[in-house]
Amino acid sequence: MARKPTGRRSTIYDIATAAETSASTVSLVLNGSWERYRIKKETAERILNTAKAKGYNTNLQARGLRLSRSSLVGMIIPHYRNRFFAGLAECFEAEARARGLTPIVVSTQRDAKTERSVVETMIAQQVECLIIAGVDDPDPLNVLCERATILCVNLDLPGEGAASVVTDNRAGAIELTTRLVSLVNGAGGDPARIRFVGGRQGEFATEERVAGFLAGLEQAGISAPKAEIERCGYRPGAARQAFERIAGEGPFPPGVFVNSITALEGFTAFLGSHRLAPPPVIACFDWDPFAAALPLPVIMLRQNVEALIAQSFAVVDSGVSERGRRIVVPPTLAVSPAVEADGEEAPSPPPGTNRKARKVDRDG
Amino acid sequence: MARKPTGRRSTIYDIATAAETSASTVSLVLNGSWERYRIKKETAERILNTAKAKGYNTNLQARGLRLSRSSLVGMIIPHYRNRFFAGLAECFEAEARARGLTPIVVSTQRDAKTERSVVETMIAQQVECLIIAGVDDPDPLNVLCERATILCVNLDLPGEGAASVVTDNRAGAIELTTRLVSLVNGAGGDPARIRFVGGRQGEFATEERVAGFLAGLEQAGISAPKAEIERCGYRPGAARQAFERIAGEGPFPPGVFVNSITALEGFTAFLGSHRLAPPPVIACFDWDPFAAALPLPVIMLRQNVEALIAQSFAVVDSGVSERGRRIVVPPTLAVSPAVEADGEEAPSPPPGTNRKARKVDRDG
DNA sequence: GTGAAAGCGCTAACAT
DNA sequence: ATGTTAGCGCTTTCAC
Repeated sequence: MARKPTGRRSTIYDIATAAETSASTVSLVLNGSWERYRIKKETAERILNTAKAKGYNTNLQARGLRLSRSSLVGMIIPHYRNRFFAGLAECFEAEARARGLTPIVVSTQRDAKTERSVVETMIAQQVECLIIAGVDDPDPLNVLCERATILCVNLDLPGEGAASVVTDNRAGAIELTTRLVSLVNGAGGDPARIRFVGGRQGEFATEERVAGFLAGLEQAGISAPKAEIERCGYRPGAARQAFERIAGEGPFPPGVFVNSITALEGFTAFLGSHRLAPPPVIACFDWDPFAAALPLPVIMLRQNVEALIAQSFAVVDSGVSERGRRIVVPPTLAVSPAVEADGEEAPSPPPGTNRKARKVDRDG
Repeated sequence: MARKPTGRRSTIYDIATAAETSASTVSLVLNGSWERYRIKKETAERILNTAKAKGYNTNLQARGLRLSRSSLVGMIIPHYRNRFFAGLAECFEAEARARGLTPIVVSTQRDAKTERSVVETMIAQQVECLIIAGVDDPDPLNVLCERATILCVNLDLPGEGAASVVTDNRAGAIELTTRLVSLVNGAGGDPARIRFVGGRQGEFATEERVAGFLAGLEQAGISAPKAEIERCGYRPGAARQAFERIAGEGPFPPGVFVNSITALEGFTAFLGSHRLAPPPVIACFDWDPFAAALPLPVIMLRQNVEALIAQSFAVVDSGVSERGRRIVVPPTLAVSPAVEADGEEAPSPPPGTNRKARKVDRDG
């Protein structure tokens, strides 16, 4: 069959002509299965050479069409603007590449319409699986995937339409609260005055963390009224106002449980106009290197993005995503220099945690 | 032609059978060109309905193969861990979606081998164009794209193998330096003692900013010796050490030009162990909301990610990416509350800047 | 107005 | 040991 080259990209037919052999032989050789098909080493080398010379590059759309396997894997996340989601994206990509798959990550800005249309596009592009991260209501997306018979996993915010991988928000919050109480005690403050600021009313992660916070206080022999919980949302400005309000109520609390990095950002803004001496102890359920470097006593809980992604791929690999199944991953503690200087011991690793040492090459 | 359904996804043939018509008619209708082909409204509606009922979803791999147009557009970036690259990724996605294209963003961790293999994979996936952001040496990648006849644009770090879109580092640094000098003067400090910290020796952006810094000082009637420039790299720890060194040399400088957010992170870490009163004025060529909220006098230069992406798409749209062409985009100034409180006026918008008001929905 | 047919680049079963 | 062939799902020209 005579084919004239479209544009300039060479196909296996071009290679076949140039190497004086057939397209199927070229295909076999290029896919490494030429040994199995006992193709002469000489022929194989000739093909490999001309392919290299012509700068041949497989057309994965054609291969995908033929094999009904695109080698595309998708993930949606709300955005890249904090370390948690940025980390999820990078880990997902690394894991996908390690498997010879092409990762497609798309941010959806927490907009349900965008989420839906992005998922539809990904399905149309024939992704082999989809990880749905940080979506408030993943159910309709899970339905979309199911109808297209593609496996999906909910990450961070769970849903009932597929398996979900989530951080152990409650246990993490208990641990964080316990340490916060102990630091406040150590500084001579009254732990009963500790406050909780940040997060969204009714949101899974927030409510779990509130529950953990209250449980942690109770374990320390402190009972706190619900009124003390300030679920002011995720905007820094709102958090700042919450802190202003708290400051207006009397002496500032000796410790605060800050839910999310944006709420902590609100706290630093608040600090700009209020000189607090001594500064309160901050426990933040979230992590950011800039915040961690602050000259403030702050302990942070960092979600284990590597484990979260590994577990998500494990579900996909297993071939089934049982509706409603929950896989829980513990977060890990990070302590600021300001706390370490105060004599806080290094945190002991939570049992069963994946503690791969990861050299993070920080750059601009 | 009889076809048995693979898996469960319906094809135009399934729709055709169910709607008692032919695959070509279904295709015409589904692509909206049925008016042009004067297909009966009744037929069209019947097809549309059965397509919806069957949850039909176009196979874009097949369409791409047929049309030699994948509707995929690619971008590579070093990582998502700062606001600049995160912003680039999000803008690129938004712009791509607005054009009905599927964005593929992949992070390459500043590793030349990864960069190369990711670009090869993207070419194999038939991306229609590629934006290469933050790559030290884009030349070999430009060659790869050229051989595959796909348009590419270098972003942030320029190269000679294609057109490049870059921030106006030099003019930005001059502006930043001028303001820094004026703030230092206003605080009664000696501007001749201002220092430059951060960045990588020989890197395009760093050298441009150093040149702008020196030019800015000169314009203010100050001549600074080259020895004062501390290109300590992008790791926060190295920056911190640089600050320790500077502190050891005598009274701390009244102002510092900090190149990159990681260097600023090093500065905050340094601040934890050194009480400086009054604090030095900080001018940072980079932007981060957390840093901007710090109770410190800091002015920041934010790269205009929207304009950078818009210009990159403009090159792609034009159909040619002239080797070596440079398109320059001015950055914009951001001033911390601590500076505003000191009576600093609001920055005037640089002329010709794309100043779309963008409501940034910050969340966790 | 609608259908038949060819072919995008690739793979794999089946011939030779 | 290698070539022939039949599609994967889609678009579009041409025929009826």
